[in-house]
Amino acid sequence: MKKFIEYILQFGNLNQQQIDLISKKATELNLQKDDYFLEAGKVSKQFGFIIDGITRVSYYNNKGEEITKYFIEENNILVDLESFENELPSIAYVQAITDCKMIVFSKKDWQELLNTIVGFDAIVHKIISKALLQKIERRSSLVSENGTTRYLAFLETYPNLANRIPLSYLASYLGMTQSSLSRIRKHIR
Amino acid sequence: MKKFIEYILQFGNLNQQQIDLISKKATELNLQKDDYFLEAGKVSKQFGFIIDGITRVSYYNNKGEEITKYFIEENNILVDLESFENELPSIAYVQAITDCKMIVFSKKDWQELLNTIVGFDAIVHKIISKALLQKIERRSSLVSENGTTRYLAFLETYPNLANRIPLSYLASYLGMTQSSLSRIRKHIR
DNA sequence: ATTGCTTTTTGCCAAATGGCAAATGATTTC
DNA sequence: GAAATCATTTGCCATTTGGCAAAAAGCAAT
Repeated sequence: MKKFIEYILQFGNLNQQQIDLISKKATELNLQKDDYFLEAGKVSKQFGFIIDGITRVSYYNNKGEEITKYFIEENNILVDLESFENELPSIAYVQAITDCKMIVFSKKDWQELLNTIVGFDAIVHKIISKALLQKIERRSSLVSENGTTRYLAFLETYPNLANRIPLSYLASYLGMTQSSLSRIRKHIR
Repeated sequence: MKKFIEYILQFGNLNQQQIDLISKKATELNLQKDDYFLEAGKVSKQFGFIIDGITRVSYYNNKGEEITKYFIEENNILVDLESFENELPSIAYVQAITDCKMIVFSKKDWQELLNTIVGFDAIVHKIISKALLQKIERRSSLVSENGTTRYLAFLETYPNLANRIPLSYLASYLGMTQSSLSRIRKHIR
């Protein structure tokens, strides 16, 4: 829990009473490897924060291939905004790719915190903006480069992930086949 | 101006007095083709909305190539969030690629509106989230496909842009060379 | 250790894309 | 309208990547 509070406090100040209030609403959630946090078609009911572990967000393209859209690792929020805020069915899967320890808030509790704590909405706005901007950056850097460059960029963005995630997920994230990624890896070392 | 008010009202309700307040703070800005709305290194001072025209956001990659990161067309907000909110120098260029008619707000006026109009922050939050999510989607669809598919996806996303923007911008946006794009176009029709 | 299962690597060849330069086409300027 | 400038297309060839299938490696259960 401390980790989450620390994370929040980067974006604005809260007094002890407010922190306690947030803590009281938080629930710990443990996911095992391969468990789903959210499945396409369902409405996202929880605002999450990853204490420990890695998840991935994926969808199926029109050829039926499963594409990993991004990886979200510890110390990041995990929420399908579109679905959570507007109560729409999600179009993505969110899956743990290692065992994960998380903190989650129900929509009701989250709303209550937003209504109760003065300035919390501003903090949340900053958190969300930053998370979204980060996604754009990470995703963007994958477009205009060849496979090798994309893989190297991945290594920089996620320095300690390369060996913790299966090749197939990584390949689809980088927009190439498993074989290509395997060859690129071989060539690099 | 009406266009902008209509746009805002999609995201929440405002009374006439509030609308007038917003209108009063708005300034019209006209950019000519190739003018810059924002340049890398400078701090974004304006929150903008495009009434008419197309802009592009670009940056230089580590090979010195200019990459178009996205196109932003009429009926969309135009702001470098990172720079505008935190008063940091921008890392991107924002350039008109056709003549543009815009509405802009100074940071000071925008802040004032946020502080004065109850619920405006919630509306702005929605507007920004939606814009960022849209960017992610558009950018994402460019990663995991071959050139032809990416170009076709572009045509769907921006149905009336293909003939209004130079090949070079589009090619860098799609992550391919001009020659490749030219060949793909030829092959499609 | 053996078996069965999954993941990763490799080989082979075809298709797509990049790099470069020349040719063509379009637009502007005088 | 001729010249100059810029944008787009094309040709040629090298490189990268994809598709497919087999081999190898890793892992878990017995």
